[in-house]
Amino acid sequence: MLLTDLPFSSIAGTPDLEGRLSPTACQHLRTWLRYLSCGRLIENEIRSRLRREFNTTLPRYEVMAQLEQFPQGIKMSDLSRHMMVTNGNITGIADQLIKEGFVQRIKLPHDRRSSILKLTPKGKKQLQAISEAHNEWVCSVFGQLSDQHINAMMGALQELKKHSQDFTQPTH
Amino acid sequence: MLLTDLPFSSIAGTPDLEGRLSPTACQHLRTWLRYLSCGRLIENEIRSRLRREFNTTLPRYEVMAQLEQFPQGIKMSDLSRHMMVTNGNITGIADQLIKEGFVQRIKLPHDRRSSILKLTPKGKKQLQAISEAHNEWVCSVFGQLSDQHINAMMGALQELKKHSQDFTQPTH
DNA sequence: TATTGTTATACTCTATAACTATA
DNA sequence: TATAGTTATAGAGTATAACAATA
Repeated sequence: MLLTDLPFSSIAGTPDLEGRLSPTACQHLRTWLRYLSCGRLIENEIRSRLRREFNTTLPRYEVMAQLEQFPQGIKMSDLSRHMMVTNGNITGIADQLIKEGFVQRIKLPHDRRSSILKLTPKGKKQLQAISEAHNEWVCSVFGQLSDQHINAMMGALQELKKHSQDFTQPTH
Repeated sequence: MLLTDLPFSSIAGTPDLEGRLSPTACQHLRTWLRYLSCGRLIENEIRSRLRREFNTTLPRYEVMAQLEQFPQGIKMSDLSRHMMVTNGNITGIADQLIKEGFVQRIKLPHDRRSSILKLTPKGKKQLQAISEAHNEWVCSVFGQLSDQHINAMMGALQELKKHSQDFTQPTH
């Protein structure tokens, strides 16, 4: 985890940058650095609690949570597109979850290349336990923000999401 | 990268949760999921550009940016505390940066266990180039937010920072 | 005894690419 | 030819722990 104990500056050396950058640009940089810092702090704590309390990882939890949204099962390639991760990664994570008995892999009869992934009853139960804890953790942090702050953040994130998508898919 | 193409729901299966959670808790969860999603999108794009355009990584850049703030050099153990990373990691990252000629390791005469790390002139020059690009990247995203959104975000992050620190250092 | 830094080890996650079986 | 999935490989990034040198 990084950048957490510095007042404003961090990875890009804000003190120096304040001299070089326009105040507006500097403000943008500060915003990103603080964003990154808070996010890492929370995400790493969640990772560590998932490990400690449920012996699992964030990607494994994310896959299980995705599967919950497709009770009829989802094809591995669809899942990998959905989660923006390569096929091989899904295979690996699915293997672990199957070994633990949380997920089952079912061959499709009409397309013998494909298989779908599905939560097992055991997996559903486990996911429910994890989700419950996870949601409490998140609420224990975000629940301390005022409604104004939450709404402001949500609005800003909605904007940010659009622009971050442009950023990652540049038009060229 | 994950969770980016879903409207609201994502890792924790919001649609289901909306039935189970209080609207407030649900809003907190949504906020966090969107926060995570946007952050990952931007961070991964930055990582990929750092690799492509400067053949470096985010942690290596972060270490260099830290070193810029200590022109007189900083002890490795201080740096590892500062960056909240273990000693061994700093050794590894420093080794890479030294091999590339961006950083020098200087033994302290008065404490022969310790050494300090310092940017070389080549490292300073490289850091400047990277920072310049990095700042442009960040501004190209955050610069598209209105001043209101930036200010709102900054205010919310300031609050969030406090609470995320409580979250990671629970009082027990 | 405690601290500094290195080394060894292991694990998770990721991407790339070669491969197979099937379509 | 294209697609679905697996496997192999490599490389970040991280943590833990043993260790040597020094304080």
